[in-house]
Amino acid sequence: MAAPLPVPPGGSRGRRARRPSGDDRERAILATAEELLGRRALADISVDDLARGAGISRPTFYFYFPSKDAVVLALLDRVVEEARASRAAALRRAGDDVRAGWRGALEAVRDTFLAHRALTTAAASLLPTSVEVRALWSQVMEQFVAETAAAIEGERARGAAPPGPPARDLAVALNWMDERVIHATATGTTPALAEDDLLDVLLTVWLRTVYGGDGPAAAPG
Amino acid sequence: MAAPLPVPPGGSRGRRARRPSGDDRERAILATAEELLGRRALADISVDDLARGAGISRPTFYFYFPSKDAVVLALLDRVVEEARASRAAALRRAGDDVRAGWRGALEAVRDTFLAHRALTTAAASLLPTSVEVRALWSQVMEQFVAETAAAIEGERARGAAPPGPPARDLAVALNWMDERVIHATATGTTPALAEDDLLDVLLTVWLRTVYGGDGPAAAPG
DNA sequence: ACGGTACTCGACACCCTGTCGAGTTGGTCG
DNA sequence: CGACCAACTCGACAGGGTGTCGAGTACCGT
Repeated sequence: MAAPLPVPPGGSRGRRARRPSGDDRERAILATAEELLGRRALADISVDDLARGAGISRPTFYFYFPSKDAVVLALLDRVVEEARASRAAALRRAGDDVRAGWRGALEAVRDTFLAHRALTTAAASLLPTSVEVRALWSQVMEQFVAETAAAIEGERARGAAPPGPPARDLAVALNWMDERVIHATATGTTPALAEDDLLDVLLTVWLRTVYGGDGPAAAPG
Repeated sequence: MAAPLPVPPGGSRGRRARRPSGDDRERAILATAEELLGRRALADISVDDLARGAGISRPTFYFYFPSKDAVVLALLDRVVEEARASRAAALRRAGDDVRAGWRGALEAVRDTFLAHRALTTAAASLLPTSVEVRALWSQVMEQFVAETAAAIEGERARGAAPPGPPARDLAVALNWMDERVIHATATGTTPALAEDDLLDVLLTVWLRTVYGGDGPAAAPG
């Protein structure tokens, strides 16, 4: 018996209980969604499409998910978890080397989201409308920001980084930059960076922001 | 069979011709949209709401705009123009002082978009679905990026800024950062910066990125 | 064999969009 | 003045999507 779902506070999204055959259906819906998202935009996919693809009727779909959005949210949950794990592994690997840690973390996140462009795009399209997606995303960004801020403070404490605006503020700016640039690149929004330049460019901004001073004063007018 | 549409390249979108009374209606629709966006999300506003608000029937609405999105696009057009103008003025005011120019430009853009939060949010919610909104936004960002890149190259040429990644790549990253952080702040998305800190923090990242070196080498691994 | 729970779906009520065609109005011209 | 035409208006319709309800069916443990 798969336990009654160890859903953390914030409540279960999805269906009520677990049953053998039902699990397959749920997976089929998820798989169909992933597959269709590879072809068209979320807005062009109806609940009926999802249901048909999973071999069930539309009303039955609602037994498994409360809405189309909930399916994307479930998918996003998985990808976010993957990103988190892969990023954490990179940080662990880098040990005390903060710069290497940032490089590895950025690489991990970039790879995860580029590998799931379709989902990334769909999730982005839900941000304006879905509180749940927004909450999940906020939570992820919040974690990244907190970790970044802590690292910056560490570098400042050991004298490696100069003082400046609150570490958290810099962390907020840098992490949103990463998010947006990766997103633009993943979806082909112009202007964007070439995929191969992402890491180098973003990392340069991070390092200069954290370690660089403000340079020489402006030239007299 | 779409009508010939005498639309000059990139020109006015909206209805076909000009007539006295019709202009009032068009304005009424725009005004209603702006007003309603102050209360609820775009997705919760129907064409009927817009029509009623403007004192016309739903079919009549379609005489003036091809869709709800087109109304937002028209509104966005105005705000973007305002941002452009105000930004250009700031740059002009700063003359040769590149740093002052960036500060003024950022301030102008920030003020414009914070002053139109509702519209900003609505436009953002259309980005995933509307090609037109995407195109308009891309065009704006492209202009900002091009100008930024040119300025960076100028600073490098006169020896004020150190070399590094292509100026354009840095410009892309920095401008998307501004966009995203301003947006997060305007919509209350967490994590975000306090409105009063926006300018200082973003400008610090810009200056350090453009003028700062990469700091001392990493601690030996 | 029986009762319950998981699951299924046809049918329905709604809401929204976009269009069509039959008007109405107001300015212009013979 | 009247007749015309373009601008404008809207009732009615068709179509497509969502979410729900209630009447089933399948399978479990007892």
